[in-house]
Amino acid sequence: MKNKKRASTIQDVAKAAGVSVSTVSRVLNGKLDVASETQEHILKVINKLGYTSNLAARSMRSHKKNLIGLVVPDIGFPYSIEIMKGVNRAIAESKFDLLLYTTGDVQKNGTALHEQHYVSLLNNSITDGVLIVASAAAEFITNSPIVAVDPHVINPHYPSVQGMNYQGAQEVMEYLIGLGHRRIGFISGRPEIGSAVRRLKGYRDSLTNAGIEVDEELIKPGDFTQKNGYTNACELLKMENPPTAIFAANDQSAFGVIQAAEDMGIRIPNDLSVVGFDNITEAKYIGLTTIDQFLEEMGYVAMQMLIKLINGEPLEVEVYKMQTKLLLRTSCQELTPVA
Amino acid sequence: MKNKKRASTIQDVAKAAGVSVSTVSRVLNGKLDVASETQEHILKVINKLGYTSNLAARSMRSHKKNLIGLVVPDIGFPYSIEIMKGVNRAIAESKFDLLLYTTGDVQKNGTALHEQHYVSLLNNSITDGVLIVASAAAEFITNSPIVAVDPHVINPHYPSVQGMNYQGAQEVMEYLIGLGHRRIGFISGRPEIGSAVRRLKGYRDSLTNAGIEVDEELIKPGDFTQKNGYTNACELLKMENPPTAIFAANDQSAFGVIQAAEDMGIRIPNDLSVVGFDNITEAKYIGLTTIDQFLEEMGYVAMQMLIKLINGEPLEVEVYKMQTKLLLRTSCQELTPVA
DNA sequence: ATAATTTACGGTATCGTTACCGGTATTGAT
DNA sequence: ATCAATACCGGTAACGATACCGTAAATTAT
Repeated sequence: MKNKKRASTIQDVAKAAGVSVSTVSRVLNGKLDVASETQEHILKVINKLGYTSNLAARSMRSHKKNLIGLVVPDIGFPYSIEIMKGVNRAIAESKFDLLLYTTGDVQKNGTALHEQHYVSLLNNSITDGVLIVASAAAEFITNSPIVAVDPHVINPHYPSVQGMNYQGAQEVMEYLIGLGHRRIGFISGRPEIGSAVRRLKGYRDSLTNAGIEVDEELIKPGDFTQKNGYTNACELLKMENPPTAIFAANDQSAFGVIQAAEDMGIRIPNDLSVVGFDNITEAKYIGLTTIDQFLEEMGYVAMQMLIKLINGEPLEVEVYKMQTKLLLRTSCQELTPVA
Repeated sequence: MKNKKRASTIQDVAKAAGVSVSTVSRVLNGKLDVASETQEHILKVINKLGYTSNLAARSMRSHKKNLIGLVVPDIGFPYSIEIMKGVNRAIAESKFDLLLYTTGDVQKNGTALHEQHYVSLLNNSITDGVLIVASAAAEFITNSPIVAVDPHVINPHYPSVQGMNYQGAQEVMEYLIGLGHRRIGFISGRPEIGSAVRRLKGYRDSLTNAGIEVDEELIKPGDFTQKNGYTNACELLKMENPPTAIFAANDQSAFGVIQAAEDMGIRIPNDLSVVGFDNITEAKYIGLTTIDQFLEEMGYVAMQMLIKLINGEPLEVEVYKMQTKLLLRTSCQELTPVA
């Protein structure tokens, strides 16, 4: 079973068919100056040998590869999954195939440098273009087409699709303040992520605009995970003067908050209002009020932009801003004044 | 902006650093016979030029690439997502990176031939090994390591991780029959998919074993989608003598069933018991009784097997059978005898 | 001091494929 | 019958990187 029978090459095919490699290559690439009998014969041989062309060799020589690279920090994250669904849809409608690249561990490797490395890797080699998700990215983009979803910098020098994080956060805050909440906790995302920073700013500015002083005690550093949401919520809820509402920077953190409240016997929404951000699939079932930023659609639009870029077509907009929408569910309630 | 400045190559680096390409290559690959000053100098130049090595060229010449390919039919499917999570975890613990390949449209392209093509493509070129999910696969596997998750054939000639579909279905049926149900509808998966066939067989055999005649009217051809589950459920529930329980071949179909029942004013579990298969994330929130086949774990184990294979280590088992577990939730109820 | 080894690097063949150039047959026009 | 045009196909040079071999200089052993 350990026979190292190496895969057959175009040379093998040529030899077996009794023609030159050039001719086989022509058949492979659908060139028309090949006699139809020859073509049929070669195809038969290809099939018999189970030959498939070597992607590496082809990419090196030729320049169209019908392959698009997608770089995401972690495919396990609901955030990534939603975007991937949209990407997938756009790919299905196109002639391109998708090559997804991930480092597998966002905590360890997810640095700008690391991701930039992958982008170059794909770009310089086997793909026609790259879609990069939620990343500080690519200073050294040379020639190849690239589009970013939620880039960390707000004005990258390549096209991007961006969620309206600042406005979305403001929408949430206006809603909560409208319900009468004054002490509103905030669980942030990792500070090196652009969208997290913008959501935090939306939180702060909204408070200020409403004439409410920002209490730094109510702002917790987070990392977008449920576990972190849990521990931060515990701290917030154990305060002497605890918040009456918590705005988590993403849905997963919000799930942690809900879990914490449950464990501490705090009722939602009666004793505590909770809002998330992202509207991942699970949010619907939990009844979490959250901001829908249409992640699936973002992936879809971004991929369409990238394909245009690859085809040399002009882009309508360089920065596509995706609308957000506040989805009211059952995790919030008007603040009942203490009797 | 349209300057076609081509990416820098190892040649450019060599020239800029005033050394030969060999030396640069040595630095790139961490060979030790390079003077440390030379090395530092070259690294500096590499950094300045923003050079990254061309994956295609490297793969062609060298043979270790620290890259594993994953071929899934559709990344949008919850089934795929669960497996990918496990794959991701194993990858994170390893030195390998992941390259995911998908055709984007399982309906159109998901044929054995198509998938086989991709496997060869990856295998012959840029990856050290391939993990292939839910596929009729690869007749022409030549040399490279390959592991399959849920292969359509039950005895492939390469290692695999398989869910216990037959036993799982039997487990469900014994449970439903134990609850007193005699007319049990079945919504199948696509017949070309091995696991779907085995689940159907489990359904049939369980009925026979229990001395219940199989009513072909109660068996609906499905395709694993929620929409299909919906329409099939409507048909079943409109029958003159409708089933008192429906066993859907996967959770998504089951969701369709639940939706249909809701729309028809049929209460679950009072009037109808529903069971799914897979235990995807959403099932928990819906309260769907289902078979957990530990998809995440399957992906994890499969990837570990593949890595062993790549490293030339022996495998403990060629076919790893993953246990299933019936998760009782709130979508089933004992059949109350008609008064 | 000389030989033997090690260190550090350069030159070149090679991986599998396609682009390009060119060369035979075959066909058609006059 | 002669020549031009076409159809079909082969040979070879790249693509960018690494493996391998070889060699000058530096180091060590004898």
